[in-house]
Amino acid sequence: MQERMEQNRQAILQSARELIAQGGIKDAQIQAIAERAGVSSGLVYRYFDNKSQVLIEVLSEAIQHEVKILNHIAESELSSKQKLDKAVTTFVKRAMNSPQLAYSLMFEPVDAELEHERFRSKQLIKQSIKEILAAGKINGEFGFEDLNTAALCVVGAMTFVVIEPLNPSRGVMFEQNHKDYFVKQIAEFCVNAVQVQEEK
Amino acid sequence: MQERMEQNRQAILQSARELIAQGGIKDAQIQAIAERAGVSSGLVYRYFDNKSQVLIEVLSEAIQHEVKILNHIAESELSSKQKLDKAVTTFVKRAMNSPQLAYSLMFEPVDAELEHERFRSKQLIKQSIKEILAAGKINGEFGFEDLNTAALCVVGAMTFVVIEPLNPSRGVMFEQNHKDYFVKQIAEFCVNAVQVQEEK
DNA sequence: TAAAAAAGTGAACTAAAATTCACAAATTGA
DNA sequence: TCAATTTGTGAATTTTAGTTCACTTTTTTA
Repeated sequence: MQERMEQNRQAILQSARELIAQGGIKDAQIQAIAERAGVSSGLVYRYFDNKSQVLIEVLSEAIQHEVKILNHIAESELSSKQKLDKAVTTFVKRAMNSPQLAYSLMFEPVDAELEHERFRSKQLIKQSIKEILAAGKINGEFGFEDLNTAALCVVGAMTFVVIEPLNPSRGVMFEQNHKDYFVKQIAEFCVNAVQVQEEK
Repeated sequence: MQERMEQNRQAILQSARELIAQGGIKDAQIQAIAERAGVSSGLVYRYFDNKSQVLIEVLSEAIQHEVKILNHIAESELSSKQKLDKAVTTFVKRAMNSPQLAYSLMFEPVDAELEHERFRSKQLIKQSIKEILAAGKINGEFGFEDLNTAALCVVGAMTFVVIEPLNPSRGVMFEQNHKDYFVKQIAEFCVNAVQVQEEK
């Protein structure tokens, strides 16, 4: 039955995604994925050539989703400043809901093939930020010099802040209040960084 | 002979460091480390309890070194702006000389014990930046709101920019000229981000 | 409804890498 | 110099996880 097969396929992908969100790619083993999806390990290989293919699909989809959200903001009717603020805020807030997944998406090492795929996806995130910055530069809201570097720094700041507190003592940080404040600070940092600086 | 043993120990550590700089922690296997150091794999275990201990020593030392350099800048007689500029510039330039090592130091996943150690070291980097920022806030040069977040963003930007171009097509980017320009942009980004913003 | 095809299983196979250990070589100290 | 201790070796063992495959179950179809 077509339908059951599609369900299996999705169950495997979702299971993999959940495991990655919990413990990173290192914890997403075929056995574990299969078990959690309620199928045998062998079956995974009926649906995917190998483990990399499973991961590629999970990671690409997850990043694509974030990219869509960012693009939507980039194409909205806000001022460039507001766009950048919203993009950073949205990205960081979402990422903070599963920081481990964010880490895996952005940083966890993977084999060459997957790395290649992921790189493309990551470029899309940068691309989205770049568009916001480029528009802002043209209309005079932003005053940075090099578009590419500025975008890199923004993406760096907004991803690093999420994964850094991942370390030993999880969850120490955040009740919702702090979280909102924190996110606001990050967005402000990024906006300031690229804003036109008035001479004193 | 004490001396020979110390040499062996150092050879093992250096070998590990070099392998990490070339291909990351994933390529620093006990066999490879031992071979490159000119000793047998078994000997590594006479000097270290296990692989983690080797890596802990390599990574901690490497980060400590960077921290010293940053602290030196933080304690110099420059203005806060100049300090931050110099700190970012220095860190990024140095990191760009072995981006793979920088990645391993900052991001490559490791076991819990090593992660714990590394986290402490990373905190020291942030701490160093924090001191620069805190001083600048007090003397009115800087105008960010939350010290911790600002430091996190700076560290995020300056580490991310180094590791990002690590991906598929290495070395595409940088002849020395571009490199200098690039580094300058990053430092400017960070300084702008925390500088007092004049109202328009 | 019975043969053919496809989906599903999980134990066995493989591979890679950390770690151990029985042994050899070198060093020490009496 | 000879026994005891320490340093050094590397093949064998262990561990962990990906992958295969002979077999079972289910579905399709003629």
